[in-house]
Amino acid sequence: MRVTKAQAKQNRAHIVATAGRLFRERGYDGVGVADLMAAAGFTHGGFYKHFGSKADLMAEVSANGLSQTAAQAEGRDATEFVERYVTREHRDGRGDGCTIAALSGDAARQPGDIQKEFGAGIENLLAALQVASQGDTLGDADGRAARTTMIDMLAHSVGAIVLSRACPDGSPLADEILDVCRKEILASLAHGNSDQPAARSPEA
Amino acid sequence: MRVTKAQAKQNRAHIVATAGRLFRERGYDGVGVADLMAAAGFTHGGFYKHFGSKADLMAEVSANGLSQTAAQAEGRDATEFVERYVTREHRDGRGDGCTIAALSGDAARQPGDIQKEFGAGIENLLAALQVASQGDTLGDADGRAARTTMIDMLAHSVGAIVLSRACPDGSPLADEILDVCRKEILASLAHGNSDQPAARSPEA
DNA sequence: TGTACATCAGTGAACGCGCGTTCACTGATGTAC
DNA sequence: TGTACATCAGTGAACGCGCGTTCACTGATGTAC
Repeated sequence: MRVTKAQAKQNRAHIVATAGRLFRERGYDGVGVADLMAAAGFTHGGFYKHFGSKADLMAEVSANGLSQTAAQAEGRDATEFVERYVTREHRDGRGDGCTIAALSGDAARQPGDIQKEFGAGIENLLAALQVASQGDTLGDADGRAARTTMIDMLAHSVGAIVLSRACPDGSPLADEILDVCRKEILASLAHGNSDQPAARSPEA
Repeated sequence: MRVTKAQAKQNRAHIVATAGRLFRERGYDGVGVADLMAAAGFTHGGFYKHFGSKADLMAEVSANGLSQTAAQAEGRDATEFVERYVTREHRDGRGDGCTIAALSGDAARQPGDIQKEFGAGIENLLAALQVASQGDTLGDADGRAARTTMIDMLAHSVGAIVLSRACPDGSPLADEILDVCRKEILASLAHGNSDQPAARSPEA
């Protein structure tokens, strides 16, 4: 039952994509090797022809999911990002949503290689957002103000999704969190990146 | 080896406290019944003399941890809360830290009873923060503006901790996220709860 | 206040089960001539 | 372009292991008289 090299490569990519969706939905520990291979349409034994271990796959899937989020942010400024990110659709669509929002809690307990992927993925996302939003910060030569704005906006948006998801499905509080935060984040972007526009020196 | 009723009650509370710390550190799935009983100083068999199942314990521990966070917030206004919450000490002390920041990601994938505990726990925390901060919002009869401020501040703070924890231990980015967010959250609290002070009608 | 018995918190072996991983095997693909 | 053989993606049974849970047992506590 050998398969074309091109087909094998495609199958591998399909396994990675399927694992990404399942990990985001159920967490790293919530998906077994047999589960995800079956979801991808294979039997479990073939897994180790593609990956050294489940841990290896977890790192690769994390990197893949994070780069997807960064790619989707390209060309969107911060306001557009928030308008798509802090929504019921994103909250309720874990599998197709942001890897940071879905797996940051898990990543914090994983080995260092996964945390490195998250650190790099967050930096890439910040860079993409900064490029798309640079028109707003022309007065800032080194882009430090823009970076500060993006870090704050991202943490704020991730917090809104994470907090909303922890509430019961369909509860008023879950929706209220999203509505309040989206409005406040957008307001703070429109208002400027800080209420202390002259503050240039980073603390520490 | 029977034990005093008072001793048994105390042992039960000790198991709940130990499980809380371990769950916050390693996640619900990262701690086994045998693990946590051993950590509490018992053998695993006795677990079912106290709890119906691991799922039951998870719900009880969640409620317990959430009410601790709310209790710790009592008497502190939002600014004091943020100054203690968005810190390296909190980020690096998962076991003794906030259950929302440590387990929201896990809670989102757990059965409804745990999400109900989170919803109720978040409401209690918001109420405690609103009471302590009510001096700031005397102009608002029904406290809606204060509630909005607290929801936004909490999501923002949780997001900062969660995002920082996902980065490699000791990485500059992890600290930068915390420093940027703490400064911005405090600034937004000092500035007012929204840059649209006349906006009274909630969207939807 | 004593005595006899029932209760039950805690022990530690054992249970079935699902996990990550390994392995012998298959058979179409890729390669050497 | 054909032919013979090596390669290896995919299969499915099997592995050891740790999980949540159960159980017979212990012996001090709690209770009935």
